[in-house]
Amino acid sequence: MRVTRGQMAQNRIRILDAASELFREKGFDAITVAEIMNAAGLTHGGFYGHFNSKEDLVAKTLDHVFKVDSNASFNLSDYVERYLSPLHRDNPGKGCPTAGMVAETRHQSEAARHAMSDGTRAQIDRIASGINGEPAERRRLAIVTWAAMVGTMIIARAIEEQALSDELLTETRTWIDEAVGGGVQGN
Amino acid sequence: MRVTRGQMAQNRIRILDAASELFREKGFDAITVAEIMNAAGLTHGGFYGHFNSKEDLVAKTLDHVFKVDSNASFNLSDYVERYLSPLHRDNPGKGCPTAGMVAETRHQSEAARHAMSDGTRAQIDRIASGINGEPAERRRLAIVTWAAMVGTMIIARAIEEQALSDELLTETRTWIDEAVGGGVQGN
DNA sequence: TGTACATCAGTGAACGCGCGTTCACTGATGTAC
DNA sequence: TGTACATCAGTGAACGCGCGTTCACTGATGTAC
Repeated sequence: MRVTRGQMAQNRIRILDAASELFREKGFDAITVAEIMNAAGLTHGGFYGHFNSKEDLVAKTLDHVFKVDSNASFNLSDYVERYLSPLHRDNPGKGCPTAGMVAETRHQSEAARHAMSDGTRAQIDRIASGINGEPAERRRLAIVTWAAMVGTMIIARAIEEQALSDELLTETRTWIDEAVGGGVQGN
Repeated sequence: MRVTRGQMAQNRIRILDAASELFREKGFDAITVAEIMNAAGLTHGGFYGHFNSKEDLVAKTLDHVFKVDSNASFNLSDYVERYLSPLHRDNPGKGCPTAGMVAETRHQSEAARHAMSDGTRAQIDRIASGINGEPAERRRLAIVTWAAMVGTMIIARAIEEQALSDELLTETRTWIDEAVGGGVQGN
């Protein structure tokens, strides 16, 4: 059942997309190589024609997801509003790769942690570009904003009490609006 | 080899303490029941005399660690300084249970997520108690501060590039000093 | 363009290992008298 | 207080299952002429 070169390249991307969603949703450990391959419409045996190991896939998936992510156009206010929403909290598989995978990345390979470094740096730059002021101030506020967004989302997803979870989203969003609202560019 | 009732109660606590440290350090999935029992000075077979399952242990460990945690006296500035330090970043096993375990808690039992709710609420109240101002403002600032601390620590631990990791710690700390410094009580 | 053959992407059974969990057993503790 | 027996905390071998990974095979693709 050999397949066209173009088809093979496409299959590789389908594997990465499937892995990306499943890893965000359930975590690296809970998701099986076979589950990823099935989600990509293939069988598990073919996996090792594309990747050296599951560990390798994790690193490649992080590279892939941050690459895709960096193409989107960016408006800070809109982004924060969508980010700190119950919809995003309740759909981690289609949501922010950082919120879904950072914590687990600590236990992954150097290549995976390197990809996370790149993703983090790019995201801080992107947020800083949406803020006015002195460069150092913009960068600091971007770091705190990003850390608060990610921290809020991770905590909001982990706790059982919905009222508290909702409150975290709302309060962090309100704070960012105030802290950064005056300095937002482009709208 | 039956053991004194007091000894058994003490063994249970040793299991919880060992689990608490190992889970924070390596995560729930990567740590084995046998590893926990060995760390507590016991053999794996005895585990089920203390807990119903590994899942049960996870929930009980979260209860336990937040109970222990709530006893410490509290000064916000000192706490933030210790929290956002390389020492804390590099020693998750002895560090903040939230930073070490929140993200994985999302995939755990309802009991575990309930314990995380309680820990989160207590922590927000504790931080709010260290801030001056209107109650609603204090609470909002406490939420953002806590989210930023946890988010910063989780990201700082996950990324490979040390300079960026260090920068995240420093910038978040500087920001908290400024945002909350004027409102700190008790020193 | 057509043909013959080599290549190799994908398949699915099988392997080996590690982990959570069970269970028969041991011997010290706790209790009844 | 002392004795006899029942209890049961802890031990370690064993079980069963699932997962990452391997491998012989298949049949369509790609290439050489």
